[in-house]
Amino acid sequence: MAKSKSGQSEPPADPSAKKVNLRELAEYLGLSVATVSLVMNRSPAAKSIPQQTQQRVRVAARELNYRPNAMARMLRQQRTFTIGVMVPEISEGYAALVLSGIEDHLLQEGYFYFVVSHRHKADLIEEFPGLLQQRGVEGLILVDTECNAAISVPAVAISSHRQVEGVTNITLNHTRAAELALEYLAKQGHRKVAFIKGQAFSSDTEVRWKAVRAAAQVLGLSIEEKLVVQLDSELPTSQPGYEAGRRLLESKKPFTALFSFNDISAIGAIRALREAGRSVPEDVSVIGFDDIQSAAFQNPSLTTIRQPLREMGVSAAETLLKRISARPKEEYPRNIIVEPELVVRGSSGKVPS
Amino acid sequence: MAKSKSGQSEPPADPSAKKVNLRELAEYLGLSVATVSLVMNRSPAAKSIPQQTQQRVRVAARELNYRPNAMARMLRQQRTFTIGVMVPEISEGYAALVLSGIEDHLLQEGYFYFVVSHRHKADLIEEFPGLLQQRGVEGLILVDTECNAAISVPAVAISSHRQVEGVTNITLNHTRAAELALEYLAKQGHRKVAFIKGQAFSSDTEVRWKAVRAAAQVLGLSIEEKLVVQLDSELPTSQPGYEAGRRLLESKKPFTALFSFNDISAIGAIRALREAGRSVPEDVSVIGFDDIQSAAFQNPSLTTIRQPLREMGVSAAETLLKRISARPKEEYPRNIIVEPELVVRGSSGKVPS
DNA sequence: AGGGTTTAATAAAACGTTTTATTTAACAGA
DNA sequence: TCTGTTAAATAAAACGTTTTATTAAACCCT
Repeated sequence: MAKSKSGQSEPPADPSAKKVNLRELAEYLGLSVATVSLVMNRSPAAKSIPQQTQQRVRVAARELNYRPNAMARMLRQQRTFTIGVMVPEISEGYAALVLSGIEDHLLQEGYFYFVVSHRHKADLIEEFPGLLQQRGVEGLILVDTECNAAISVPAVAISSHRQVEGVTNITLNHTRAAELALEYLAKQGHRKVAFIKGQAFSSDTEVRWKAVRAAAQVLGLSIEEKLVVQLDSELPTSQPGYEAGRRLLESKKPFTALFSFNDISAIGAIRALREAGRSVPEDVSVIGFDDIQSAAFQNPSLTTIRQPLREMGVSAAETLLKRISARPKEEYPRNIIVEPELVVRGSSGKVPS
Repeated sequence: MAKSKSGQSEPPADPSAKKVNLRELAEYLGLSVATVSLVMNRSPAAKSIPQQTQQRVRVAARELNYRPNAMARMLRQQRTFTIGVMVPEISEGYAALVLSGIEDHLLQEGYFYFVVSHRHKADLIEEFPGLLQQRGVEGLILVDTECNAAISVPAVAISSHRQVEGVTNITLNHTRAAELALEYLAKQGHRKVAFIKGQAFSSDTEVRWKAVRAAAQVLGLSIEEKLVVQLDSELPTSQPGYEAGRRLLESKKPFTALFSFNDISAIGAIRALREAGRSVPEDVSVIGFDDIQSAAFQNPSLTTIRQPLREMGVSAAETLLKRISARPKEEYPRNIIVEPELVVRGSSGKVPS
């Protein structure tokens, strides 16, 4: 009923129209399915088919609104142009940024992707790779997820630190990240620095912490046992950071700076500090990690170690697609290291005198 | 080489093992593929097959690590158990919460989903539904996305306000939302209220604004032309809100409260206010909208009108799956309305005297 | 006129399932 | 002994493509 507004290129695309398949299209044209298929795919084998016939085929295809059946062609070609992405949680600054990078590149290259979020449940982490592979994914991207399941397709892991045959690791230079943070704090005169470590399940936690200790040692900064707490709840909000901040304060040990595992927990910790009457950055300087989108808009805006999360996502997708279309035994990169960046904002400053 | 640690249930799942198909499994068993298929699917037609044979089949399947080919069975059954989800942007509080609700329900029911984000590009918005349908999705969920493309599968739209044949709308009760916000502000004594309207592309913008005007009228609150600005950039951050806040201040018109289109812009606006020396909530009360995860952890924590975003996602998925497995011409809900909730936090209070 | 190449198109196999209709043998009832 | 039923399994079609090998005609060259 409704008249097409554009009126030119678009066929009506009547949703009630019965789906037409290759056989019907071929019958309509008085040609064989083979011929029509060759033309539609612009196959090199179609070079002997005269332009006139090719036109005729394409016109008819448009006319009948022919859409090739994806399942049939996937089955035949043994290609799905689909990849699987595992993340701990979608509703979170970190994964969202990585995902947006992944998506950008994949869609551009004609791939679609399934996302699954496991919320740190061990059974899901082990089960998802199998389910995804059964669904025919041609590759897997694991975001902040250590997993032991058997993987028989190319895989790329973001922020994983185990060397696993068949998976490319994309990791941050944590040594540099720790140096950036601690050198900055030291330069501002801070000597009593508190730390919030990541949750045990987060794959960056241990590596990052080692790097921090090493950097502290180089700078002659001693790390007080009592000034180190660890995130423990798995809520994807600032709540765990808030709780960690409270625990830090309970120790009564004085500190003038806090380096937190990620931005989201830093934000929670700042709230705890404020509630205890310490202002940021006047009494305590706070540094987060990641540089999620909201970091710049916190009050005070958050000083942080930036991970190039979007770029890591893009790089993961690129590497994966390259591996998928490589020859079976071809070499592939085992490790890709990206560099952090210190972003100084309002939550940090000179040590109070 | 590596010995299996668990050593009991898990088969080795050797990734180098050649994939075995139904024919090979059947050959190995000395049975026909038909029999094996019936057993594997626990088809009712298998009731005449003796338990002993069934056991034999299942044991062999495990032994050879048989995994049915998803494409083949999708092709044969004409079912993909896949749905498509369109969002404006993944890296944003709003969509992330909705997605997590959608995912929860879909995975639970054995469906996977493709996500695509269109970033408000008109061509992508019109093109994606076709691409997704070509990929065989059995249904579509549109999140905050108005789209005219032809859709021939069941669809559910979240926060869309056009009545389109074939799509179920899940919308917030905006009338109630506006009342909640304005009644609260009025009760706190605010008479000079500023507003930040949503971007033109956001499907809630107009409906919400109408509701606000109606509520204001009922309360005898006049809306000053100069105290209404509109978000205009499409950045998925607080930047547009910040800019809107600045424009509001440029007008020099005094106001004691600000009702912003969403939390993310409210956060930006608060920054603009603070930069101009107005403190929140002492000088200006600010109310956001949505109640994204970070709202509670802002400084000050954000008073807001809560949309049950996760629940809306779950409801969308539920409704969609129900429609997918309904009989072709069966009735389906045209509209599902959800209720907002006022969440009072630190960014609002009594009018300054 | 006969042999080779090019052009235009097709037949048929293959991808890996599910499912309907059919076969074969065993068995019960008269 | 014959008929009809049940049990156990299978053959074969179907899903909708892609692709290889083949055919048939037309053309060119000597």
